[in-house]
Amino acid sequence: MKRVTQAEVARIAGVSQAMVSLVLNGSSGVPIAPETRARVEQALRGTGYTVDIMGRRLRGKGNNILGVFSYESVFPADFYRPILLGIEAEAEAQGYDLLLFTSSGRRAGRRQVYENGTNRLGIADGSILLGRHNDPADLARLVRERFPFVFIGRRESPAGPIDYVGADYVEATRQCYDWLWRLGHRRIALLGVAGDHEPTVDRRRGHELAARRHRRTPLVLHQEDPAEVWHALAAEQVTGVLVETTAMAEGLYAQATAAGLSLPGDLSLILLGDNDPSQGGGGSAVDWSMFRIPREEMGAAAVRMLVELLAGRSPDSGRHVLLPCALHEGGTVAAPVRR
Amino acid sequence: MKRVTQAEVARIAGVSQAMVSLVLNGSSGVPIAPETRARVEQALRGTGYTVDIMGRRLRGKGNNILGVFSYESVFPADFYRPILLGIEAEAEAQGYDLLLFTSSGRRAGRRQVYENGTNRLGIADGSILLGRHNDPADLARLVRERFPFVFIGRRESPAGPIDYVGADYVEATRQCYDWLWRLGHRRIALLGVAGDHEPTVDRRRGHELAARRHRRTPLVLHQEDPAEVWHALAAEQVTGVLVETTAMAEGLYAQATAAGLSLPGDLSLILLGDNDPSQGGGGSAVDWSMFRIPREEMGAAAVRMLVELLAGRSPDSGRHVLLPCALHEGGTVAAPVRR
DNA sequence: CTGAAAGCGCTTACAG
DNA sequence: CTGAAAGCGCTTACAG
Repeated sequence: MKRVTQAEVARIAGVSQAMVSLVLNGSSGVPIAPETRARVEQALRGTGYTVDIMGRRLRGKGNNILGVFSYESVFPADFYRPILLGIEAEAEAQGYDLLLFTSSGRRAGRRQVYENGTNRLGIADGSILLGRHNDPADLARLVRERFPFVFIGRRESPAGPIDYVGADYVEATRQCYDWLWRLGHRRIALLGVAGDHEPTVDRRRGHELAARRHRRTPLVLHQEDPAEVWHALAAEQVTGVLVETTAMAEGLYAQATAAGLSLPGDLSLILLGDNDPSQGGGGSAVDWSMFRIPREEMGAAAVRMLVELLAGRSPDSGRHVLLPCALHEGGTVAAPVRR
Repeated sequence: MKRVTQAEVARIAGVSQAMVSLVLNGSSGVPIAPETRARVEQALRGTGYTVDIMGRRLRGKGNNILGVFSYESVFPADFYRPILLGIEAEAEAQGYDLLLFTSSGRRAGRRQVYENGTNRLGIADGSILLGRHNDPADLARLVRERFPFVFIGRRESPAGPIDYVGADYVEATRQCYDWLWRLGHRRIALLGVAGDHEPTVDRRRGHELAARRHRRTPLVLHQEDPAEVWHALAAEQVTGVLVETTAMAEGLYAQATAAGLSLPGDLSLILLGDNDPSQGGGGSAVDWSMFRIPREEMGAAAVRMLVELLAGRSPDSGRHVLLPCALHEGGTVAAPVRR
């Protein structure tokens, strides 16, 4: 399974190895005798030569490969599929191949960019990173090494600015609050997960901004137990609730049904993003009122940003793009009941 | 964008570049003075050095990259997703990265392996190919060049044997015929597409083998128009039909409904494989009796075959694996009506 | 125990 | 128009 090298081709064509490289890379402005070119091309075809990207890249040239690294497996979840679709389409349009880093060293069951101190992403010209669970140390190191990459989803790192393409959760959440407000809701709560992951923080921030604008104190619930949530909402006389995850929405729905109440008759509910992997595969039976995350566009935009980065067309680093989320009417929102 | 090199580290530590490499790769059996090692390690930490994978890989052979080439876009269709899932999982298990050839030169809207006469797949150690529409010339050339690859789906080439992992359509179709036979059907037909694509040929062959074993003349229909098909089945007094594509099955179903007849009351129907991209996304409303194509296992098996091929553990080429398809009971099969 | 050197495959000035 | 040479960052025998 010996690899054919330029030297081998050169020997066959009766020219120097450098000549083969010249023929391959053509447009260096150097004129080549047609007769020589023909001989080389024939040898090229005859041997089935292909460049060794390692050699080429070592020399300092790109290989038109974009890496795709994710902290989780990308194929199973419906969550990632639209993103990959966007990435693939745009990569094809831009003439890049895609290298999926599937082997990258796992530590404690999670993938790592760095394996024994080496950055595996270096094979590609640059990389797109995604995955909700990332490793801050990994990111910090990538930033320090100035490796060109773009994150899908807003990400901050103390090590420096990170280029990313995200969805504007702040604005989308704000719009959802306003939506409820317009319908007459005055007791609105956010039901979200704990922690300080960016997507969570953004939803909290959107909720807070909207609440303050309407001169309300933001009401945020973190309870995991649907029954507890239910009681808390009742205690606060909440009529409209913004819910971060599909699982939470479903728990609430079940509680309502058990209590003999209905959505949106007794409670309006807006899901903050079609953020659950089970969605799209025909998961939930409920037609949630919600906003949609523009996954495909995010993938495509990330590729474009990365390509620009590689071309050196973007002077400063720290480029951020936040794409808007479209509201989906759904069937879990209505005017509040008069009590 | 300046990268720290071993030479740089060596300069700082006051040793030779080779010494740095030795410290990094430790276990070469070469003893190193503790004091020297300490100095190097300090310089290593101080600079934040990481190995350049290009240099390292260039020294050895192979880059632990498996290519994945498909003649169509792979992400959108549900048809490919399980295959990719299997490929990804197995590649991860085997410690390989995946290179998706998305940029590969299009000709007449279809992807090509060869671009200006060079095999783009050569970047990877070996490749997995998939896609229903392939280019025979591409394949022949790959075989001639002895490029290591494995096809997903049975493929034959006049240029020589092709390694593949497929599904055993012959056997599965045979079992479907026998299934109908056991229920009492004696007039059984195959409704398939024209052409000599391997999957089609295999279904025809399975049907023929089963028919001959039961001493029946195989009855094969190719009509595209559902109405025509319907008439042909009636004319031949067919009570059980094996159908190659979901579209055909749906056409037939519509015809039956229009004629006031029902499946499986008046006609038993078995779909030969969940072969339609729309399946799985909640496409068809009918619960077809059919066999299932083991896509995920095919992907994983292909990776294993390719890795073995690369390791030189498989002496002869022309390895074939045909995985069994599981029958799905469904609701479109019953004993024939007595006339 | 450590350094100097070769060479992996490639691109690109630099001489002819 | 073409060849010889340098050098990208690394590992690994080979001398000291």
